[in-house]
Amino acid sequence: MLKHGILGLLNYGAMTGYDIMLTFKNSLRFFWSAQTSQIYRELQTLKNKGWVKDENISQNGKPDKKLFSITASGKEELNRWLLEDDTGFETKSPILMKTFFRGERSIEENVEFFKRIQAECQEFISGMQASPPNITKYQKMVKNPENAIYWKMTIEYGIMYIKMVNEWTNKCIQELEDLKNESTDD
Amino acid sequence: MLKHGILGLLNYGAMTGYDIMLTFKNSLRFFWSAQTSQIYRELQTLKNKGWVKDENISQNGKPDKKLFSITASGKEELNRWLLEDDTGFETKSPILMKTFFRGERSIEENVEFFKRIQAECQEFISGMQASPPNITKYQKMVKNPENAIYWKMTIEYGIMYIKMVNEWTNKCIQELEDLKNESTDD
DNA sequence: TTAATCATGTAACACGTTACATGATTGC
DNA sequence: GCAATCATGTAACGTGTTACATGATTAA
Repeated sequence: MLKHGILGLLNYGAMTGYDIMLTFKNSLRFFWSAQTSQIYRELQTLKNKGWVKDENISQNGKPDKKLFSITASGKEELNRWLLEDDTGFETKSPILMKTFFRGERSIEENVEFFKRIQAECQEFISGMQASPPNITKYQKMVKNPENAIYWKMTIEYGIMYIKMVNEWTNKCIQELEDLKNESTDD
Repeated sequence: MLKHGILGLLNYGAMTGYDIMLTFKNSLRFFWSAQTSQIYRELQTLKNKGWVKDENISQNGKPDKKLFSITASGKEELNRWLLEDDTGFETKSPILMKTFFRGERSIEENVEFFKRIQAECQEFISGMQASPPNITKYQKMVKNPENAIYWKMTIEYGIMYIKMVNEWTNKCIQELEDLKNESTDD
């Protein structure tokens, strides 16, 4: 997936590894993360496959930078990926792994667990309001302004997802509190 | 995460690698997947760490099997993991990666993309109805029947998540169709 | 002068996937 | 006789994380 994420970004315009890292950090952060170590490695792999090419740019005083751009065969690969059957629906959910085995801990501790998730939902929303993925900035950068509709869709998903998780944790906490009351009633 | 998933299962009772694979396939499938190759490797790692031990069981005629069980230090590790701050909230979403870059393809193709996701939502629901994660079976196996409440929570999450994704794809398709109508109006 | 930002990476390890390999028993 | 299930793995590769390493410029 990261390979195609990088191809997709380079398809908007040439970038350095550092630019790519910043884009992941600023705009894709809520659905994908990537360290520079991985990005630089993948850029080498993409170059070996002939999907991207690089150009050394010397800067006054500053060290050189490498500008990467997508090639014709890179565009082909990007489109192959977009057209393949796999929608990417199956995901792994660490949050559910941790929930599944909570029978080992006390009800009180588990209420705390769900409250911590709620706090993270809140953080996510605050982070989104403080620096929303900067769509208008990208819109200017890219020739085709229709791209923005798909960017907005990912944000809409993010919001709906957070609301859902928040609602789910409320239910979970309610169930645990009902259970606690039942046992004290005996 | 897989390490702790395996520890969590062995905490319910001794199992072979094959049993663990079946449990992932039958009951944890909608939030985690694991191949036998990975399971057998992790079991060796867990054994080297002293978190599990194994016992060879000879069977009449059949080849031996290895029964794995959790050790005292394995239980400690399981509890350390359950109590650590990380809730596992951050996930990677391949579905959003594929959505983000769809500006490269036509509106018609992208409507198809979202309809394929809806079909997968439907498959998920059918699969859930055909063979729901068998809670009552586990409940008998385990001493503490309170575990079931957490298993049910993961299923509840699964259902809420699918509903959300389905709703989201409806919105996406609606937006794309509005866009199509606007452009034909010109 | 100190922290942040720009800019590029290597090394080692951890985790996940795909393909291959073997062989017995059980049910149709 | 054939497919499914039980049962165990290896090898190679792909992807992701953590820690380390370097060094210039810019703003407080």
